Amino acid sequence: MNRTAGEDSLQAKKAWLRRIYLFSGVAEADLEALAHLAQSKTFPKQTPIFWEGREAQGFYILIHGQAKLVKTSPEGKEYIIRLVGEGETFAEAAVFGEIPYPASAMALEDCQTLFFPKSPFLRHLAASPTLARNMLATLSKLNLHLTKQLEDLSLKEVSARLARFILERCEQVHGKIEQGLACELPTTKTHLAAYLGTISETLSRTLARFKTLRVIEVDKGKITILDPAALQRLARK
Amino acid sequence: MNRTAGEDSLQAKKAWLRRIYLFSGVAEADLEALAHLAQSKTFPKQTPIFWEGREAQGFYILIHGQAKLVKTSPEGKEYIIRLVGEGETFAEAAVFGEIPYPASAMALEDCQTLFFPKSPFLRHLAASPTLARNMLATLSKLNLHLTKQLEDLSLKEVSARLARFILERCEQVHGKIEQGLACELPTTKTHLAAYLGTISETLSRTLARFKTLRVIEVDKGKITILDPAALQRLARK
DNA sequence: CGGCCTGTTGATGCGACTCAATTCAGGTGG
DNA sequence: CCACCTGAATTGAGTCGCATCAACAGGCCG
Repeated sequence: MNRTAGEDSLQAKKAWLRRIYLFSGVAEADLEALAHLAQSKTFPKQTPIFWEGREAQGFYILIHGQAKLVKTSPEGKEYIIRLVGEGETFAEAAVFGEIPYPASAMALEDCQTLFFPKSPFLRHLAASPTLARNMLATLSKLNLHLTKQLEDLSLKEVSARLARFILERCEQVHGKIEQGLACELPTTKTHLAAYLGTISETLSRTLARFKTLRVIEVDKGKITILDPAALQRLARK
Repeated sequence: MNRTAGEDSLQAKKAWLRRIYLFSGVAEADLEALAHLAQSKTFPKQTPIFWEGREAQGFYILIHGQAKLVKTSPEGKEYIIRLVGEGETFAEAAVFGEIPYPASAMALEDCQTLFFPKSPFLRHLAASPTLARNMLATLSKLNLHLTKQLEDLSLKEVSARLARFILERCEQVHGKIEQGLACELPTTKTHLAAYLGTISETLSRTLARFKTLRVIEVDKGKITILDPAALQRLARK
C-alpha cells in the first residue's frame, strides 16, 4: 500500500460517490473524474454553508452530520424547507440556469461534505447522459417533496402535518407502519416545529394532545406509535 | 405548396416548439423528431387534464388557454400550485423517476396543448445534451418557484403574499415597477385566492384594505399601482 | 453553583376561515 | 327586451387555530 494521502482521499471519495443515488449507473471512468472534481469541505456545528440569494457556486453531498435548508423572515422566524441527512445531496437545483441559492443552508451538527463546483460539474454532466438522467430524477423527487409541503401548509393544520411526519419517518426507518414501532425526532423539537411550519410551543401542545389521545407514546426524542389507524386519520386531516 | 394536412400540422408544431424555452438551442433534426413525437390534445374549459397520484404518461406544453395545477383537500378546498400560461410547460417533473403526477391539472379555459409521451421523449433526451440541460434549468426554476411559495405560506400573511403577487405581475408584464402601471388579475378572484393560499372573502377584504390605504386602485379585474414603495414594504411583510 | 438552552404550560390576542345574506354580472330563454 | 338563473364578489358577524408573551421546570456545561 504505497499511496499518498491524496490518493487515499480519492479512493474515499469514490467510495462515497458510489453510495449516492445521483451517481448510480455512472461509468467507472466518469466516477473517477467526478471524484477528482469533488472538494472535501467541513462545517462546524451552527455555521452557515451558504446564504440564500447568493450566486450558486456548486452543490453538496452531505457525508456526515445533519444540515437544514431554511428561509428566514425579517423578524427572524425560520421555516425549514428540508432537513438534510447523510448521503443526501443539496442545492442541486441552484446549479442550473442563472439561479441564486433559493434558501440558506446551515450545519446542525459538525458536517462533512463533498462540494462540486458548478462549471466543471456541468461539463461532466454534458458528457454523461446517465448522470443527467439521475439529476433529472433527483430534481423531480425534490419537486414532489416541495409540492407535498405546499399542500400541507395550505390545506392542513398542524396536527395533520405532525401525524404525516411521524408516519413518514416510521415508514422510512422500518419500511412499514405498525403499532409499537418507534422512531427518532430530528435534533431538537424546535427544529421539527420549524420544519412543520409552526413553533415549538404549538408542537409541544400537539404532541401532548396525541399522547392523551393514546395515539402515540413520547419518551425524550423517541416516538412510539400506539394507534396507526388513528394517526392516518389525523394525517388525512 | 403541395402539403398534406399532416405536414402542415407538423410545421405548426415545430413553430411552436421553437418558441419554448425548453427547446432553445436544440438542433433542427432533433426538433423535427420532437415535433413528430408531440400529440396535439385539447381540453374544454373546466375539464381535467390529469389527476394527482396517477402514473405520469408524459408532459404538456400549453399552446393556448389557461390551466391550473391544484391540490385538493378531502373537504374540497383547493390550493393552486401554479397557474399555467400560454407557452409554458407543465408536469415535466413527473416524467422522470417513477413518480406519479404530484398535483391535478384542470383547464380554466378551452385549452390546446402539445403532449409528449414519456418513454419516447426520454429516448430523445438521452440523445440530446442540450435538451437535457434545458430541462434541468426548467426544473430548477420550478424549484425556485415552489421554494418561494413555501416561504410565503409559512412566514408571510395574506397581505404580504398579495402585495408580492401584484409586484411580480407588474414586473412580468411591464418589465418594471412604477406608479400608475396596471396589470390584470388571473381569471377570477377566487382562483387568485386559491393561488395565494387563502379564500375569496379574505382576498376581497385585503384588496379593499389596500384600496383604502391608497396603495392600489382596483377596477374590475385590473389593478393599478398607486404607491410602489408601500407595496414593497407590505410584500416584505 | 449559575448561566443557558430546550421544552412545557397558561393566558391572551390577532389573523383568517366559516357561515350567511346581499349585490352584481353574464348568459339563457321566453 | 326583460325576467330569470347561476356563479362571482362583497360585506358582516361569529368562531377557531395558532402565534405571541410570559412564567417556569429540567438538563447540560463551563
